[in-house]
Amino acid sequence: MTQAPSIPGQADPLDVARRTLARYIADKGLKSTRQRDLIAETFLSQGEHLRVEQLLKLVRTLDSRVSAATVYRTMKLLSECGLASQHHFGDGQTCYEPAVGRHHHDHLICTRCHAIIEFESDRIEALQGTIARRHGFLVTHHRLELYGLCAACLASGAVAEPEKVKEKKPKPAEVPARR
Amino acid sequence: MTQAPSIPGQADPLDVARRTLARYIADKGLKSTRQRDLIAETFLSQGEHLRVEQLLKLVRTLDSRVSAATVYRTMKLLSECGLASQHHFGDGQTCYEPAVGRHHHDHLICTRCHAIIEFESDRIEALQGTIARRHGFLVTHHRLELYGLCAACLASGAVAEPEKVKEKKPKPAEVPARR
DNA sequence: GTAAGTGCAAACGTTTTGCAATGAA
DNA sequence: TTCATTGCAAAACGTTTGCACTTAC
Repeated sequence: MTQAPSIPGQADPLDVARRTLARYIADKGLKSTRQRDLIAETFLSQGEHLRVEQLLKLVRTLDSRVSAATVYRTMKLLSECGLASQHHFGDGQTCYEPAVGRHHHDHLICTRCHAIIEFESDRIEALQGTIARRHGFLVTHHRLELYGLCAACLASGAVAEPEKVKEKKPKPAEVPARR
Repeated sequence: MTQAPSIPGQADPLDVARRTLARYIADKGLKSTRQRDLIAETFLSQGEHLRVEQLLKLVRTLDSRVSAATVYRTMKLLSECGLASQHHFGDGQTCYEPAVGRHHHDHLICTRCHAIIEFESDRIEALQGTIARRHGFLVTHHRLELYGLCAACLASGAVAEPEKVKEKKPKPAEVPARR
């Protein structure tokens, strides 16, 4: 699947993340707990876009007693300390992705199989900067999402009919992108 | 507020919209009702990004018995016939904007006062096409949103602290209030 | 008269919250 | 011992739906 493009010449992102979290917890007078660690570890090592529901399922394979509330609370925490970034891809569910040791990137989202493909474009970012400047606007973050049909779905002759999103999708193999 | 950039050399967008709706209703064997007309008229003449809740409030100043369900149903209808486009700006609420006689455009969104500024960029659109092509992806629609602080909020010395979005904010310039 | 549309309330799916019990420091 | 954290269940949120009633055609 989509591999996190780690920034070269830096320490292992997972390790950086662990340390960042530990420091954040210490600084804020919070506590390190079994559930917190379990959720953070599961999320970070997954290295992918994950819906809360999926994350909860994963975590529960390791500890079936973890509650949804704790996952929500922990993901909020990870967002606050910059280890996770939150997305809403229009299916009404919150989706998180690890944010450490990663370049900023945007997304291509297949409305049929829900595949998420990442891309980066310095040129688009530059144009965004120009536009913001023109409006006297200070951009803190942005979101660029291209919706449509991925190569796999196009190949399998899919009509542009989007599915109702509920995660029972037979995901077609991802197509390697030309760069 | 943001003025709809109507396409020059065409009929009054509001009129076009009315006719489009009438035709759609006739074609589909639907019915023209008092509520439908009221909601459509209110929405279209408002000419702006409107949350369902705001729209409902507006409509209810004219007829207090209109239900939220009807507003939702009607906005779905307007979306289907291309008169409204739906947005989710990350505050968990659906927001519609009139789509007739308008160029495609993207948004700058102030995280402090929730002002929405529209912009167009052919160059960004072109780059998006290039990227999609590179991934063998067929784009049906896209979304580009730049979040941050608008000129007014910057001028009033706002810190980059985004509010919790719930709209009890003391807005510097213009204020679309909710609740 | 017949279907489509309405309002209402109840149901929905996701997320948040209050609270008593638990556990890390 | 203290106070953050947990699990649970209930609430909250925006939205959708079932249904009996109403209305446009």
